[in-house]
Amino acid sequence: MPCTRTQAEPNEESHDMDQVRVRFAPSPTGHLHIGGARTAIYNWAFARRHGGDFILRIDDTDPERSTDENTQAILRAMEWLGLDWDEGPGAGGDFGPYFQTQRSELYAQGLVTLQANDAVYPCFCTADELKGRREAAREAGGFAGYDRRCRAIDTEEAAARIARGDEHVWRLAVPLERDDVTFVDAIRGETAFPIGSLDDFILVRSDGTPTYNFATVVDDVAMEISHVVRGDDHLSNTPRQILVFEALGGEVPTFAHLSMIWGADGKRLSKRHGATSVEAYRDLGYLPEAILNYLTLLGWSLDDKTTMIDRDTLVENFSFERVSKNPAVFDTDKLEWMNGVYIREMPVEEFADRMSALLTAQGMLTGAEAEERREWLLKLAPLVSERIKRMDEIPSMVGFFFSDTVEFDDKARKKVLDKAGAGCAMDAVEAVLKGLDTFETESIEAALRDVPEALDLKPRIVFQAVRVALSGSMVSPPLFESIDLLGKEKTLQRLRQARSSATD
RNA sequence: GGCCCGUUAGUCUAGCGGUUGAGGACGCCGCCCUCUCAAGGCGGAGAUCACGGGUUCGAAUCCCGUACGGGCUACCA
Repeated sequence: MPCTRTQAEPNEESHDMDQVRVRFAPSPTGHLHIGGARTAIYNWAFARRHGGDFILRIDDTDPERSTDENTQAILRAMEWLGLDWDEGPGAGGDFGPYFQTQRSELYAQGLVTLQANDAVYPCFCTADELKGRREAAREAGGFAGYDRRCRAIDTEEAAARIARGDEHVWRLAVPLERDDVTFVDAIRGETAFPIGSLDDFILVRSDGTPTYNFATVVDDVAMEISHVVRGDDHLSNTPRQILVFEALGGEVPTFAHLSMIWGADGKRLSKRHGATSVEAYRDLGYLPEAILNYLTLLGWSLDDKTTMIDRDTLVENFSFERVSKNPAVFDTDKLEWMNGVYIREMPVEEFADRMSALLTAQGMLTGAEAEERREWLLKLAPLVSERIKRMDEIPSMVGFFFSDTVEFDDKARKKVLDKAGAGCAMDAVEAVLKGLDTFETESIEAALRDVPEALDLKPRIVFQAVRVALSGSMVSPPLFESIDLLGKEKTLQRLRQARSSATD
């Protein structure tokens, strides 16, 4: 006899995979958050994997904090990450509008449906009363949700009070006789909530606007969402929402709850942890490919080895089965390393373009110069790309090529220019370079290699002195290449200039 | 308080009952390369698989409990 399966397995097949429709529904009360971005990536990847639709819906029901500027920023960040949506702002679609503030009619209709189904009742309790009773209940131990007092008011009286203009909200009448609410989460497996632990929560506020748990379900039904993929801060909301789905007569989608992303201190990622928005990382010089790669693998794995993964491989392989259940700490060090890998892999032409754009934006180069010096920039590009982890490191690394004067940092002056032999080294190097006819990396190197021995100095002493003379710093791109790129005239001039403040 | 979720090295993870004296990656340490810094190569330290019971010939893997962390319990989302 085959063994009996006692517990349901996480199962993505409970809905027809040909009709996958998922949505990412950010609230435009801020920019696209790192955690939100990961949720968006998983939604997107799942839709693409199954040839489904990826819908972007803007949950702008909080009028106080929602702004159009935030909405635009979120759209920009999504595009920057390469997460294209099939329906939503700018994309259209048959299930719009895609802003919740434009869907109030749907919510009103939803309420009518629930009223017709006897699934809701008006509640006239005031916030103060509720607070008092809630606290008392909690102190007594046990259930501390709404005590369902207004559920006892008969329909006629309720209607009279409403007609009279009494302020009221609409609450869901939780079917007390129902079995426990269970569902198979695609990531966590079977999850059960005792029906008695669910209170008659508010669906419609006294001002007539829907609460999150109501609006979301109305929209998910109307938009025919097949899979709800979201953060696990919504796991406890799920049984409530399932009740609303049922009351509405809608089909309950499959749920997949992602764990949270934490800061290094094990607390929920927030402003205190530094940059938390996707655009902030963009401005810090991170590449979209790196962010996508890092976030993809922060909570999902392809196998036991893969750390570098591209968009296509993600789409070909994504599944909820391999999404991890536990929270993940956002590790900036690893992201930075990964960004460096992508920078190094970038074709030189592309890197040169991005570098030009950056330098132009910084005012170190004009657009015209960038074009004229294209060849020169192409030579510089690989020297820089190999040494940085973030694009924003570029200006400080190559600044000395573009300035007229060299600023020596204190450490370089003390540890190099003031060292015995530095002056002689510069004299000798100047003399050798002055006599060079072909001023190219190879010839420069060939000529300078002999200098240390001739002066009976260590190579390090000689070359560091030159480096500081040219760049002002103890760290720079490779010396011979830098001399080549700087050009003969500037090189000689800087050597002479540095010579005056050096020790013999 | 109640309900729910989670727990493999500092971090992200692999592992879905025996081939694991727990694999990979970041970070860390050392060596090599070397004009600096990187990059690269090689090597190393680091995990009593939260803890305690059980099931089993055998458990990181299944079950129960405890601890710790998190979420929900709002006329926020």
